[in-house]
Amino acid sequence: MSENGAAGGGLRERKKRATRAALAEAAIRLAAEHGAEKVTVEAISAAAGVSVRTFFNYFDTRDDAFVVIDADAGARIRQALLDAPAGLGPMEALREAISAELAEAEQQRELWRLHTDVLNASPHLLVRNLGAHMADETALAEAIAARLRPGEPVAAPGTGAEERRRALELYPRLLAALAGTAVRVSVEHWCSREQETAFPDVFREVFALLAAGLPAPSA
Amino acid sequence: MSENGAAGGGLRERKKRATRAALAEAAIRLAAEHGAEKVTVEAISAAAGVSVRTFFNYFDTRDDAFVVIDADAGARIRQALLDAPAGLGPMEALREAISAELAEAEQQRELWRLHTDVLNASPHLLVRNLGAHMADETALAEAIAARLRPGEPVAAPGTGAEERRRALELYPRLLAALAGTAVRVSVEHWCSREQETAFPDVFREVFALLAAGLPAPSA
DNA sequence: ATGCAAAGATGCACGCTCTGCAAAATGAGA
DNA sequence: TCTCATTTTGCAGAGCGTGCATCTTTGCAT
Repeated sequence: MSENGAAGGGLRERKKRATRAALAEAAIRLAAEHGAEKVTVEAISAAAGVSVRTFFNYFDTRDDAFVVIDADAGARIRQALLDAPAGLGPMEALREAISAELAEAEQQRELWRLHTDVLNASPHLLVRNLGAHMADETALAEAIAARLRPGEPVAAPGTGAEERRRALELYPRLLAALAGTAVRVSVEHWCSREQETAFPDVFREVFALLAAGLPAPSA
Repeated sequence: MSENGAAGGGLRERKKRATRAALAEAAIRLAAEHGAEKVTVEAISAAAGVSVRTFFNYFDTRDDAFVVIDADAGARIRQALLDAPAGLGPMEALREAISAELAEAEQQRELWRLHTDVLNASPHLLVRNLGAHMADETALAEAIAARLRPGEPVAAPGTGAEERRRALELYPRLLAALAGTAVRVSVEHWCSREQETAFPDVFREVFALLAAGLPAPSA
């Protein structure tokens, strides 16, 4: 399985990702134009240039195509986090990983805006989107924990063993939640205005503001 | 529309309620036996002795048949609350209204147990059930507010006008929430055990315990 | 380059959900 | 009883989702 997500890989993987992206984009554009309920699987498939049957090879449900723009983004971030230089603290590594990912999204600004419109138009889809984010957050917390485990002590030396253990359990979830919040707020802010600021920069600012309230684990 | 729910009415209304109840009961029994996902609308309709088309006259969606046993219960409680003798305080009136309703449910004990099994087996349906309860609670809060408005001051005389206004706004929601919680806890308790205690009595006890923590509005 | 094996895409058939429409059945009331 | 309104029902049809067989593409070793 190799926890896919990176840009590389064989032609096969690249084509698969392209097809998935084409389907998701077609679904969102059509939904933004006609309303999600009015968009048939046939229309989406046609717009993406594949057969209806193929659509269901990528999505279990019609609605799934509306829920997330890029289902692999979370996996890519986790991978980047694990691949980051060992010298970087978990917070910095995470910030960079997400920044890089959002830089990709930068080029699809319009699509992101349409997506939020689609979600806001149907609470039904908004709920599913929220669920997807929560799942991503959980997976991210595990990745953070994995990165943290080998070296770098989490609590300052001299702390009680019990406190230290609890911090070790809690910190990944907390950091993942912080990151999730930062992304959400950034997306909202970035989508709502007709602004020139680059997406990753918006994120870095929000992240820094949030992180200022969260003490670093080792200090 | 007349806010239906009462037992009376013409033959027509009675038949409609019977059909609806038959469909809901059939749906739940079949779901408890074979799993909700495996139960077709055709099977439910056949078990209830009506056509498939008629099923969709009563429920917008197949899943709707699994969500609540009696969709009119909330309306009946609200009606009973409004019809209660004027001397009764809102809390007593509400307790009596719900007790009476649960006495009806007493005779369907087995069905209620099956229903909780069905809901617990599919989180999907559990969520919809929760939503239905929340909607009922909101409607109930409005009924409470309506009963409260004409006479009976809510806050003790001598209280500031501002505090009084806020209490008037808050109290109905609080009481409705309390009632909802009492019902939920009672159902859980009543369903989980093989006990002899009458359902309304369980409820009255739970209600009393919860209410002990909620000061009466006028005292 | 060539051929083989794995993986993906496609077409087809099928069952199920849900809707609109028109006809038949049934309760309400004069 | 006779009429009117409501309800039930069957039918046709669009759409969703799945299983299966087939065909094409990709990856890889020779």
